[in-house]
Amino acid sequence: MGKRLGRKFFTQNTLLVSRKLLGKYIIRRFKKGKIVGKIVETEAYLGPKDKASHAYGGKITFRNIAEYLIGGHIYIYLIYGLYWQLNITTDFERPECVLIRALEPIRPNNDLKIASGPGKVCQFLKLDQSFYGEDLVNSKRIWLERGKEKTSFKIVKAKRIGIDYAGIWKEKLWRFYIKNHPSVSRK
DNA sequence: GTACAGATTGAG
DNA sequence: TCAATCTGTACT
Repeated sequence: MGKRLGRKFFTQNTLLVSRKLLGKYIIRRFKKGKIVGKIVETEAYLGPKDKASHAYGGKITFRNIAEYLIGGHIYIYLIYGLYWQLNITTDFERPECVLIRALEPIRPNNDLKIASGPGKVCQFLKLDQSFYGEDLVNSKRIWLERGKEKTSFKIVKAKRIGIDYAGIWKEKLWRFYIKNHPSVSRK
C-alpha cells in the first residue's frame, strides 16, 4: 500500500480536500485482517455559513462538537435513527468537514455496490459511535493512504443530496464523484 | 414534557 | 412511494 495521509493533507481548504480525497484509500484494521475501500464520492460541508451544515450559525451541540476538531478527525453521527455517516474534519479552526458518500470495495473484493451510499460506507467499514472524534493521523484502527500507482479520472461536480431545506446552499456544487464509477451512490 | 424533521436505504 | 427508527432542537 501507499503512504499514510498526515495532518497537512487534512488541514487544507475543504473543497480542495473533498476533491483530493477521491481515489484515496481508507484502511480499517482489525486484530485479524483489514478492510480497504477506495473513496469515489464525497460532499463538502462548510460551517458556519453553510445552511446545510450541522455547524450552521456556529451552533455547537453534544452531537456536532467533533466537527470543530482540527482537520483529520472523524465526525460520525446517526441519521434517521438508522444509519451512521462518516465525515472527516478539515481546516484548522473552522467547523468544516467532508462526508464520505461512497467507496469502491478493494478488500474484501466485493459487490461494487456494497458501499455505494453514506450509510453503507459505515456498514462496510464497521464504524459506529466508538469512532467519534478518532484521529485519522494517529489511529491504529483506521487511517487513509495514497494509492501507489498514479490513477487518472474525471471528477464530476454536482448538487449535494438530501438537503432541500438549505435554501441557496442546496444549489452549491459541493458533491464530487469519479465520473462513470459503478460504486457512486446515485446517477 | 411533547412534537417533529433529518447529510438514508431497500423494498414495493 | 414509503416505512423503519432515534436524537437534537424548538416549542409548550
